[in-house]
Amino acid sequence: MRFVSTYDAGLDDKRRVTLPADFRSGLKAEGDAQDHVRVWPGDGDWLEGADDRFIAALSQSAEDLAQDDPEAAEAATLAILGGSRKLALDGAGRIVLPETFVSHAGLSDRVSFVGLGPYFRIASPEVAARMAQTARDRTAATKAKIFAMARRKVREGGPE
Amino acid sequence: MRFVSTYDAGLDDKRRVTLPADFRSGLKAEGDAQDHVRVWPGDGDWLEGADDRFIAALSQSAEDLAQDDPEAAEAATLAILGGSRKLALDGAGRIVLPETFVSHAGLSDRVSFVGLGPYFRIASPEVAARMAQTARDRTAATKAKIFAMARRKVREGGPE
DNA sequence: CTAAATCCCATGTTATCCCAAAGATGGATT
DNA sequence: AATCCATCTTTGGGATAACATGGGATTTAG
Repeated sequence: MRFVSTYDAGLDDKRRVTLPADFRSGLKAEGDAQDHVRVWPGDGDWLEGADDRFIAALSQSAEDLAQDDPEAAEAATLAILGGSRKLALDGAGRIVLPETFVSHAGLSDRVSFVGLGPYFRIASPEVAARMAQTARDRTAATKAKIFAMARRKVREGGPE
Repeated sequence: MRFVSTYDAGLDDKRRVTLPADFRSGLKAEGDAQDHVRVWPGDGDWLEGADDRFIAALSQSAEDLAQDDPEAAEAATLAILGGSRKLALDGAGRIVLPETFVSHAGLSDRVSFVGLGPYFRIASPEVAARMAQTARDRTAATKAKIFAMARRKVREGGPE
């Protein structure tokens, strides 16, 4: 699992942010190019990011979907691939966020990185906290069920 | 079963706690990576922890449950992965708790590990005692039933 | 020529690793 | 049954490395 947990980092007046070390080693772990990440604007006031591999998987999934719904697939492809940018990591593991991204996500001097497995989100700490709360609320009802299922899975010799 | 019973341990000013030896061998027993654990904040003033396998089972269960609802699946992933952290064990079997975790659980110089089978809880001794009491109160009736079932299972040659 | 982006190095802080000693545990011996 | 011994566990501290962050210097584009 590549990107896990939430980390905070500073955003300086050059719009530089350090990618959490844990995320950087997540890139390296896949044998992929580790000198850059792909970042694109999310559906709300946040950004999303991933490595090349996930982008490739995304565009492939879009093609799969295109057989059923060509127009929607094209729009999605445009939004993801067209809107994404390749951001290089400097020697200290930082990326520079384009100004349009900063304003899209409403970022100021601090940002949160939220790991979601194969990709991650970048948001202001406030938005990140709000997302986490919303997610918790939404999952609360099914949480006991999820735990019960996981127990069973593990007992039966689950994943891996 | 991996994590059973309750253990106390000290939390030093570097925020290090020794994982109970019993829990460590629980990790090892599953052939899983035993050099780290996953820890996340609980719904109350405690933390929860498990190995990679259980986390994977959790996020997989969440996705299974929300197959027809991608947004719910994403929310569940965020709730599970977004808050959890991979904590490495040092040579002496200790982990370092992030400051946010310590304050979430209201920990000071001593903590209790409470085994719950495939995962466990970390809380202050006071909170742990309170949890135990609450659990006893709530399950007094159910407990007798569980004991009866367990007696039957053992008689018929149950687990181990 | 100006402004912005990129690269490079310096620093304080934090985390990680390593070693050593104190304590607990279980078994064997007397 | 009591004592001793060996081993494992926990705890503490210090050295080392890694990380996040800031500020300049150089290059590139408009």
